[in-house]
Amino acid sequence: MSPDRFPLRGHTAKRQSILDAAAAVFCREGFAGANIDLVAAEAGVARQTVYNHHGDKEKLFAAVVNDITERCNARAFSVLSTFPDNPKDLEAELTVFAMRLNKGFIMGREGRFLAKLIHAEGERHPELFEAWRRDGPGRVWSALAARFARLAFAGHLDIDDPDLAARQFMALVNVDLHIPWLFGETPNDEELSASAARAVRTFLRAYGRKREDANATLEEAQSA
Amino acid sequence: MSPDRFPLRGHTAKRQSILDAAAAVFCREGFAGANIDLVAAEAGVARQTVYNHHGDKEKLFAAVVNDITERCNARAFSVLSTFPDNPKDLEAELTVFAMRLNKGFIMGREGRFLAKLIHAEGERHPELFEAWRRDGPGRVWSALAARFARLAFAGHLDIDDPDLAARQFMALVNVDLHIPWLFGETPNDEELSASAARAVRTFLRAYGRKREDANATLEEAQSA
DNA sequence: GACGAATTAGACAAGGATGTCTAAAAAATT
DNA sequence: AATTTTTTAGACATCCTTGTCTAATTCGTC
Repeated sequence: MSPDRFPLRGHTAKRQSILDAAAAVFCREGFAGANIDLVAAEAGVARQTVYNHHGDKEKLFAAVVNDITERCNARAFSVLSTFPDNPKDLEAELTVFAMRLNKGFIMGREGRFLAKLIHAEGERHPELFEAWRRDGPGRVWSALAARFARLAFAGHLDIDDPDLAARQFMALVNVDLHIPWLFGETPNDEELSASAARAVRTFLRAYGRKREDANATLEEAQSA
Repeated sequence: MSPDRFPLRGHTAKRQSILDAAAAVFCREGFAGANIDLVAAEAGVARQTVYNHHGDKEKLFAAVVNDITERCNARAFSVLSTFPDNPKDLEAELTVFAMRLNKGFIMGREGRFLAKLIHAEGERHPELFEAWRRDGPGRVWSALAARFARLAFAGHLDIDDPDLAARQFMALVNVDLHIPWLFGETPNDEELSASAARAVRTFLRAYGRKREDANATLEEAQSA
C-alpha cells in the first residue's frame, strides 16, 4: 500500500501524455477535425486507453481546456513575478519584461494552444472557457495593472487608468507577433526583442514622465 | 445572345447565396465540422447545386476565402478613405475614424468571418491565405501609414516610423474589442465609441506633438 | 511466482458525411 | 411554344469516425 492512494505513477504519466497529445491535435485540427485514433497514436497509447481515462471526446476536450488553462495561468503569473518593481533603467527593464512575456507566455506552447482553442471553439463552447475568462485575462491584467500603478505611484510613470494601461501594454507587445502567430511561425529572439523594444518605447512615450520632465525643465529655465 | 456570355442572372445570385451561407457555416463550425447539407439548407438550395457551382468542399472553402478576402479589403479601403487628412480637432476626428474602423471593418460581418477563418485554418491552409497576407494587412497598414505620415509632415503628429505607428494604432483600437470578439459578442455603439476614444487618447499621448510643444515653450522661455 | 489492475490490439456496429447518379421539374432563351 | 440549361429531390455507394466489446498481455505489488 503506497502512501498515495492513486493507482500508479505510470497511470498519471499516461494521463498527461494523452492530454498533451490531445491538446496538440485539437489545436491543429479543431474539435470536429480531431481524430481520437490520432490522439492515441501521438500519445503512444491505445485508443481504448484514451476512452478509459476520459470517457468521451467532449470530456477529453474539456479536460484539455482545463489543463491548458491552468498551466497557462501559472506561466503568466510566473512571468508577471519578474516585473521590474524598482527599475534603475525603466525602458530597458520593461523591454526585458516584455520579451519574457513574449517568449514565456504569448508565444509559448501553452499560450498558443489556449489562444487557438479559444479562437476556434470559444463561441461554440462558452461554458468551457468561462473559467478562463474569469481567471485568465481578468486576473493577469489586473495584476499587471497593479504593478503599473505602483510604478506610477513611485513616480516612474504617469498613468490615469492602470487597467487600461495594462491592456494597452499587452496589445502593444503583441503588435508584431500577431501575423507570424497566425501562421504558426516563431520569430527568433532578435525579432522578439526588437518587437518588445518598439512596444515599450511607444508605451513610455504615452505613459512615461517626459511631459512632466519637460515641465520641470521649463520651470527650472524659468526660475533661472 | 445577351451581351454577357454568363449563363443567368439567377445563377450568380445563387452562387453568392451559397458563398454567404458557406462562409457562415465554415466560420461557425470550422472546415472539418462544416456540413455541406447545412450549407445547402442555409443557402436555400439543393445540395447538388452546391456541387455544381463549386465541385468540392475544398474548392468551396477556397472560393469562400477569396470572396470574403476581397469584400473585406474593399471595406477596409472604404473606411480608410474617410481618414481625417485635414483635421481641425485631431483627437475628435481620429476617434470618429477609429469608431468607423471598429464598426465597418473589425467588428463587421466580413471582418469577423475572415479573421475567424484565418485563425482556425490559417496554419493548415497557408496557401489559401497567402493572398490575404500579401494584400490584406500589408496594403491596409501601409495605406494607413501613409495617412499618418502625411499628418506628421503637416505638423499634426510626431512620428518616426509611420508603419509602426499604423500597426500600433490598429492594435490600440482593438484593445477593448478583443475579448467580446472572441465570444461573438457585439459591443454597442457607446462602448465602441468609448473604446475608440481611449485608443486615440493613448495614441496621441505617444505620437502627438506635446513634447515638441513643450520644447517650443521651453525655447521661448529660454530666449526670453 | 501469483494476483489484480491497467493496457493493448483488433473486431465490430451504428451513425454521419462526402460525392455521384438519375429522372423529374423549373427557368430562361430563342 | 419549343428547346436548352439549371435546379431539384432522393437514392446510393463509399469512406471515416466514434464508442463498445473481448481476449490477450503487460505491469506493479504482495
